[in-house]
Amino acid sequence: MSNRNIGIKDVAVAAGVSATTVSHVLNEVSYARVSQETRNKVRSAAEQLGYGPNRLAQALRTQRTGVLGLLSEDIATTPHAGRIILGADEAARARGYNLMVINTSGSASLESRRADVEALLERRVDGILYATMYHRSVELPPNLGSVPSILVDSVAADGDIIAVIPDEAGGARVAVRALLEAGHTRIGFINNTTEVPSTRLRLQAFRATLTEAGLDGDAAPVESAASDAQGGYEAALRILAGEEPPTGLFCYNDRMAMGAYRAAAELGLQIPADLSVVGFDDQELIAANLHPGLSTVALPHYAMGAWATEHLIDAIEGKSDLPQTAVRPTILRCPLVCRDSIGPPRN
Amino acid sequence: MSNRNIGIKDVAVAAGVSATTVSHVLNEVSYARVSQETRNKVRSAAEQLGYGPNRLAQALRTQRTGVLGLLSEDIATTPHAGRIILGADEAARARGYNLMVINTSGSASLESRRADVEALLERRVDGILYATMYHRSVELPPNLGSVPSILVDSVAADGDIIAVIPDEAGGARVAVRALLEAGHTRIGFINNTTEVPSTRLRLQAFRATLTEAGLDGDAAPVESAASDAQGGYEAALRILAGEEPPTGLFCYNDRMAMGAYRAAAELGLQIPADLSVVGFDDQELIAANLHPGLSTVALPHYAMGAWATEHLIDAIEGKSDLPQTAVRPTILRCPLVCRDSIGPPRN
DNA sequence: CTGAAAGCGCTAACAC
DNA sequence: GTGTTAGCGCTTTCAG
Repeated sequence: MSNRNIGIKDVAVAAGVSATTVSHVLNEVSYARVSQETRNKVRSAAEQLGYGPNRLAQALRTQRTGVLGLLSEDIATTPHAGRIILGADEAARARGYNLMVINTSGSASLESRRADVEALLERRVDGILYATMYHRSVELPPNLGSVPSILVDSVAADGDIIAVIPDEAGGARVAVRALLEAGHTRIGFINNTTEVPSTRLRLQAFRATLTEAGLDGDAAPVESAASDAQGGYEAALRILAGEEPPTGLFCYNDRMAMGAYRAAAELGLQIPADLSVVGFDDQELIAANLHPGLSTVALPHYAMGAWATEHLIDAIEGKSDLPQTAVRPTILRCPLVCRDSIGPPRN
Repeated sequence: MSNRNIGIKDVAVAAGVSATTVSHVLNEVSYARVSQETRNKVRSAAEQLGYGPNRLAQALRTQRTGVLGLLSEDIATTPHAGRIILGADEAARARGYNLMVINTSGSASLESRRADVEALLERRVDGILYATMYHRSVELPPNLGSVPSILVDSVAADGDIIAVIPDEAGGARVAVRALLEAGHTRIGFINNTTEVPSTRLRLQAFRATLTEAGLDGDAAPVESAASDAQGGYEAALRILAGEEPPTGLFCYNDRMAMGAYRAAAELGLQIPADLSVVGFDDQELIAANLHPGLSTVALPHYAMGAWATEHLIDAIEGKSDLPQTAVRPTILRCPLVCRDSIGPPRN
């Protein structure tokens, strides 16, 4: 158990060497030539005393804190933040970094978000991750630029800060293909009504995938509503009302899929026997607890957090150029998580 | 926008005073007597140059970082972590502190968790919050003791570290009372099977509340199963199978309640007309998206995070004695969140 | 009312 | 091979 009162000096005294030597040995400084014997003495003295480095003092001296700031919007509203933090934390720690987390409100003024960044800068973080809880475009506080920064799950409204986002179109394709491969030819899409990238991108990919499969993508039924269970329920009722209703349903998200389940139940439709359903988001709380389990496309929050952290550290350590990568946001795969809501269409 | 290259010295030069005076003015040191005129000069010079303090250097000098370590178990598995972090972050920032967050695995070895604490200690955090994702007893890494610490949502297996936990019994009472007040007299409980405090405490409170209301608490039907939707479904089918099935159902958590909804639907029971249901946890993703909305008891994660932070800072700043408060864990209220799953029993 | 000097714990030139 | 010295940016006696 490391003793907070032991410094490099105490170790030096105990080992009968100078502080410099202790520093050299403990940090395995490449150019330092210290005899093996001395090294052993130093190490065992450090061990004995329970020495732990004072990262603060190191940071002050080296101008490197080994701390990454994570500004996370609305950290408590979705389970997504947790996955981003986990991905970032694991990637950071693998390289000796730690995370300083600050919650910020997506709806907060630019000024208040500027102050959040400021707090991080005063702590002399080596870089900043700015994470949003859904894929969108953000207006960034100007002081974000004073240190290497990466956007997670969003792109900058202006300018060219490096960013990592989910492959919305790819995710939608995977979802629709799963339905196609199960044999469905009448496939509908229940979409969100709000103006966010995913609304448009998923719809486009939905139609394109059908068309590529030889179906009429443009004619495929689409119903939009609020992106919760109630909206999904209403949209599903509408889309299933026709003469030849779809046998496969792609839903904008898992909450809407949850509503679609209810609509199906009311209409006497069994899932997946009479109706196959695919969701989006992989909100496990919903997807795994619906009956039957909802097959859905996962958003790569963990991967985005890890990717951003990896690359941020590379930039900090001069292993890569941030601007270079910044031209286009990096797009991460959205894999399909198979549960039990997809089956072949009836006859 | 604060300039990272400006130090107290630069401000001093610009204002034509010494660094000491700048420090005195900017920190509003009580015993410092500086003329108003000088103060103004200093402040405007600081403003002009975009000076921001180097918290690292301050910390090294004052032996106070103003950083709290938050060791959160399994941060990504539940949405609970987000609420704890939010509560902690807001409480911390209100007092000038920031959070360094590290994820740790609840199932990880004591040694690996000791290393997590060690990382925090090397950063010289002023105190540590150790948070678990469900109310339980934890074996703590011994080095946690080297700095003021508080447990969030758990109690120490041994020893007397201060802790804050939810009022499980109170929450259960509130839930059962809601059913009672709606007029139900046949009330059942769907419980979890695992050996955690909440399993026992909620059951006890369930029976006690019924008995206090003049019913036979000991005879009230209880069925246990795995704490997910499938378990809730099975337990609900069993509990509703009898001659005179309950008209009100208290469920161990929202996921089990979700299963109970399915069981009710299969049995042709309308909620709340034929069956009233109350959950526990207030997992909004489920509770708000079920139909009808699930009335449920909320766990005070935000409040626990805030409370712990408040008190940790008090202890750090010497405003209270941690040991003193440590005798018994502090218990925070679990309020009922009313939605639409409770109604009067039929006739 | 204001400033000079020392030092928090560490690292990096440079000297020996 | 190892030690001396200076200094990262700040606060805090202590003198004036």
